[in-house]
Amino acid sequence: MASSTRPRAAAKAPPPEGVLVLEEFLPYRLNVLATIVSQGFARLYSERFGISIPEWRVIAMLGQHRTLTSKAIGERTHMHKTMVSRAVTDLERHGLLSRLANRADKREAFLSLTDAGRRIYAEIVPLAHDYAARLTAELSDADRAAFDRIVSLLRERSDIVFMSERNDGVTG
Amino acid sequence: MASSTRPRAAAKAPPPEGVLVLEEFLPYRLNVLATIVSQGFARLYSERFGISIPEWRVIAMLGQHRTLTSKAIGERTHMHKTMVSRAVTDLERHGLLSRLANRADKREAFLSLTDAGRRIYAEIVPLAHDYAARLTAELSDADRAAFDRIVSLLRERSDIVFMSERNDGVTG
DNA sequence: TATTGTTATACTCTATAACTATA
DNA sequence: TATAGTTATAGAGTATAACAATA
Repeated sequence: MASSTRPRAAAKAPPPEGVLVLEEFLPYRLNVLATIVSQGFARLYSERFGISIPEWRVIAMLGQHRTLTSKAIGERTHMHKTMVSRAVTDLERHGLLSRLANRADKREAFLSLTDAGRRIYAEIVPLAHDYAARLTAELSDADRAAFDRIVSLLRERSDIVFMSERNDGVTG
Repeated sequence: MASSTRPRAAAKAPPPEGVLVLEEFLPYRLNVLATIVSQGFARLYSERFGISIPEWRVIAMLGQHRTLTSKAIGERTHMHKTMVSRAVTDLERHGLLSRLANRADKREAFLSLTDAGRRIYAEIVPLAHDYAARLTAELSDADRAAFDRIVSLLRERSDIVFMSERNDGVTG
């Protein structure tokens, strides 16, 4: 088929067989980018408001939805229930969150932000929008839309790939 | 310019002022995606070969470049020197890596994979290529190229945004 | 029996600080 | 004085298991 001298777009040469160029490997690239981006954002609120990433996620959920149970927060944020429990305890201790026992099912409680919690939320939200805007300032509208779409696709796809691995040993 | 009734692509309504939709927030989305993707890949090699993510990164670097110092590995992989040191020690203990002292500067050593290390590398590389291929199987070539380009852009941009924060308190 | 949530515990990755041995 | 690398230690974030209270 292709001769060994077929023209290439003068770009980079393909790596030799059996070699992986780590800097081009998707999981690695995503990991580095996500770490820098999310640590950069965490720095904006962690020192100023004394809250951790899990606490921020709980605040963000309750700012967005007003009232949720711990279980619902865990499901929506991919946080383990132990992390949610600890974050909720800490936020309550600092007066940013209040619990209201569900009288219809006393195992769970409805969580919501206190006034103090809402004030912090109201301060962080513009920081968040501004941070995302600065990060994507050099992207065209088309690029931004494409990136959102592709991240969503990869996110769905990663679940499928993840689960197909899980079943590798089971289907035999 | 635009009237308040300009047509919208029947997509989602914009969120109310002062609210952040966490599921649409870039740092959060990147974090969730990267965690799932890189854990999914780690699962492919960690149990089978008994190596951690930092160890894999060292192996990947030495598979790609044959010989590097610990410092060079740290710079290329964004790993802290303490992590590199520990990963190198473990890999050496398991016979996957060897050190050759630099006689011109005895503080450092040239690291390279042993035959056993190269065998593991040679087994993981196809797993890596296959994993990335499965993950991006549903993307068009154009999407794949766009995603690579945008990730690179965001990566550069994140350094700039990160550093501009660093200087916030200094320029006053 | 199953589910919500808590606590104890441990593991991974990361980071700081103090150190050594070189340069 | 500065640099390459090691070790001790601590801090996030995550996960497992055992448990209490409730359904």
